[in-house]
Amino acid sequence: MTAFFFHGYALNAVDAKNRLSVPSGYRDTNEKRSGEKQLIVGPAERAPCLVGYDVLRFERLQAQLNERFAGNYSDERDDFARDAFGLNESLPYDETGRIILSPSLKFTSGIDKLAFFIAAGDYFEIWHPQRLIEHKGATSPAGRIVQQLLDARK
Amino acid sequence: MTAFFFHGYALNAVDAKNRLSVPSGYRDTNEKRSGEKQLIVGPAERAPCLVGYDVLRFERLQAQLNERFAGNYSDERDDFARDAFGLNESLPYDETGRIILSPSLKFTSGIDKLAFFIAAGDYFEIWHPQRLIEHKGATSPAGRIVQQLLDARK
DNA sequence: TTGTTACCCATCAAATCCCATGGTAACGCT
DNA sequence: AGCGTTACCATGGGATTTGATGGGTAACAA
Repeated sequence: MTAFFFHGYALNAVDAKNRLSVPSGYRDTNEKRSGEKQLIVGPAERAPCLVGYDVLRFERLQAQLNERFAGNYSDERDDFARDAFGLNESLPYDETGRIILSPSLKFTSGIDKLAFFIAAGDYFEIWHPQRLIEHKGATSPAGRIVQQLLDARK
Repeated sequence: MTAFFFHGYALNAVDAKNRLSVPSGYRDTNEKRSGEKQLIVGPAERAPCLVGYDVLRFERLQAQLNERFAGNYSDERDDFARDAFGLNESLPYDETGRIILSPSLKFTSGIDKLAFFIAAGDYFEIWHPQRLIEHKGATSPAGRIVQQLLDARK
């Protein structure tokens, strides 16, 4: 089968009910990849943002677990499994394509009123716009885009 | 077929009758995995918390026993079987999704008023919140989440 | 009897659904 | 190219449903 990749970016608003529209293109990609109207979202490991995947992520994680630890249980394996499955949330989106950000996701990402989506093929990141600029630099490719989108919102 | 995994986390209260709501998502996963409205819960081997599984756990344990000891009885096999089947309790949950924690489970886990659920794919852990922070560290991924949820409860 | 377990019902807040609006990009006709 | 129409998407608000939790009481067992 053909592989489908997340691509593009978007700056969307988080409303008073913590709802956030997932970019339409991402939803298409997601549904082609997994057939599900839900995403897996959790804290990123190496950056202060969130990461989103299709639901097949859990199966890939399970495969990683088997490959890395085989049937041998240990504290290390426990920690890996806990972080992998425990910290990632399964977020279904409604007909209008919105997910609800839990307090934890908002807290760990710093996201409050605006969320910047940027794709990366197999997954995509969700950033607090200002934080991306601080983290990646205002002159980085992503930083420029964010700044530009922020300016466009007056 | 698709595999179903436990995922996500929750901080729930234990009431005066020792009742504890199993997170809705875990119940869904459990029922998809086993078709039963009950869980297997017992002390964790490597951490001071509880572990929960779907009821198929007993069958998997039996398979492990057969594979590992192949019908040869020994002290080692007895110990394994005793721990596996003896220490785990089968806990049915009611229509509102609550299990009742036995005194043993409360004692070995230290859980009293609050219980923190965190998933790990094939199983999930249930912790005394403060104990998780002490055991895993306040800055560990899970530790942060717990602290945050505790703070959110005023 | 005394404490536990199993139902039942009540409540509050959070999550979900449904409908509505405004903006904009795509399209097609002249 | 210019213009208007259409379609889709992000977003807001209200109403409904679901989930977590507390409390009462009858059935049961030690």
